[in-house]
Amino acid sequence: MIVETEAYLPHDAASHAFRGETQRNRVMFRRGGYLYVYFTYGMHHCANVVTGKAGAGEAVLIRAAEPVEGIEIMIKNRHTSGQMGRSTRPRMHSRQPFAAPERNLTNGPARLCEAFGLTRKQDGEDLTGKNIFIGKGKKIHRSSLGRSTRIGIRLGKKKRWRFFLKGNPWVSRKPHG
DNA sequence: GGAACGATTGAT
DNA sequence: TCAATCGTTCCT
Repeated sequence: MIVETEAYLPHDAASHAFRGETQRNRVMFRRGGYLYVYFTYGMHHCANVVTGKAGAGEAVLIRAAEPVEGIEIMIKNRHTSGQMGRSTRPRMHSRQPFAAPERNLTNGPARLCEAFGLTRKQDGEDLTGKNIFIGKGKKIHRSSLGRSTRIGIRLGKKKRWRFFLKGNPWVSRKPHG
């Protein structure tokens, strides 16, 4: 269940599409309904849903999700692909209580991709098909929808285009602005 | 060809 | 707060 997203709109300086179409971001310029996955920091992937009309260059970053099914697979994916560090594993000699193991599975855009096994191989996947898709959600009350500035960007800091489910434990971090 | 950087994460 | 790590972009 998706619990946190960020919008990247046309003419948005923070967007990969801002400087026009390139080989990396070409999927962003298709019509809405495709998956855009990019590779960053030399080790992470992030997944987006393309949302605009053809040529617009618009997408929504999926920043976090609450695991509903397939948790064992997610744990396996997180442990077998590269970046999984010691800190997320239970530590024998730690006196600190550690979070439930599924808590760090999908509470961030790169962790989510690792858990779901999304890489550049899935870039351009048709989300209206049967392989990868987003199911119908449940209705939420307006009051449980949070909004803030986006995270980790240099430009476009003032745009409050991050949306999340208030109080959900898988939201990647506290709202900033 | 080469430098600079990044929609992050995990360790210190 | 800082390093990891490499594809992409942009400049020469």
